[in-house]
Amino acid sequence: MNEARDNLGPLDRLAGYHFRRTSSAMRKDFEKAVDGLGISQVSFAVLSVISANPGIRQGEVGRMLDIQRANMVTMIGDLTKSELVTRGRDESDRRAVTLSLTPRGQDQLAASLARIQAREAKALEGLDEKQVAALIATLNAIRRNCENAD
Amino acid sequence: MNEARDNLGPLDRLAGYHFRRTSSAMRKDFEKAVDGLGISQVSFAVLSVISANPGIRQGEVGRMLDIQRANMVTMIGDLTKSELVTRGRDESDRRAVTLSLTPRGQDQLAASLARIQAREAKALEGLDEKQVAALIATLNAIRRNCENAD
DNA sequence: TATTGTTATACTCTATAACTATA
DNA sequence: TATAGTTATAGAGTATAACAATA
Repeated sequence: MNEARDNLGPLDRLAGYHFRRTSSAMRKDFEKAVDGLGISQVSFAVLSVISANPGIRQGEVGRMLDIQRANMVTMIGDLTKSELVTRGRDESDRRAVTLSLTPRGQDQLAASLARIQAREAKALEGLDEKQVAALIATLNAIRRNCENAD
Repeated sequence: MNEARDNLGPLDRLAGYHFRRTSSAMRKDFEKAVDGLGISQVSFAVLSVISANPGIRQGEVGRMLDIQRANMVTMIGDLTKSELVTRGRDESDRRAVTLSLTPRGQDQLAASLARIQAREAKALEGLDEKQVAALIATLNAIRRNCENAD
């Protein structure tokens, strides 16, 4: 009944390949989850970080999420136009832009979070809470290894 | 000594976020590994699949790797120009294009594979062979869950 | 001088629709 | 009518360089 598995060659033993495929599948899942809300994985991440750190500097958000300064500008511009985020000036360093969520931004974050969590529950079916935590810890360890390599 | 960890908000408990970051870090690692060889994660994957299945149809490669037909054309066109891949016609179905590696394609695959494996070993430091196999199995299970969701 | 944000731009990856030739 | 490949094109996402304001 089981079809013979595709022969991918050496690729099949490379973790990087499987990460790329799984990450892509989860991104498509994400897009289905938030369909119609006009939000992407990255803009959701930005909303989440601002929500947890009201008044955070724009550049700091970029550093936390590995988003280039130049790309932060467009992103925040869009989120401001959509009235999800408000910009301010840091009075102690007038170069810096500070960011906060609007009430609408908070609603948007909560609504999309609920949908995303529901989808993730299905994607992670078969793993208990402890295994998910362990998986995330492994992912973070691998990422650190990559980022610290020459 | 440890700095307080960044507060990402609810994002930090979403596996999809960590997959995106880890996958991106491994892609950057991949690019460093094959720097100068003119190969990408996807073109490497294509070479690997063709290597394991000489004479495979172009569309079949796309199905195995989730690459759109339209994008396969450009990809195979480039690999053919670089003399890594040769195209043939399937005589039993003259619509179909069959693919094989040139000797140079085989060399390219072997050379990049060695570099990629060396990098992966560092990225996966701390995990033994069994744990890596278990990780890959988990990634495949998650991907199947995503792909089978409505 | 160095840093924050900005503008402009380019490049890669991926997605879609319309076309052709074969089945 | 359906399938394999093709062409053209558009949209994300990301990367780089040059610049203005402020430190």
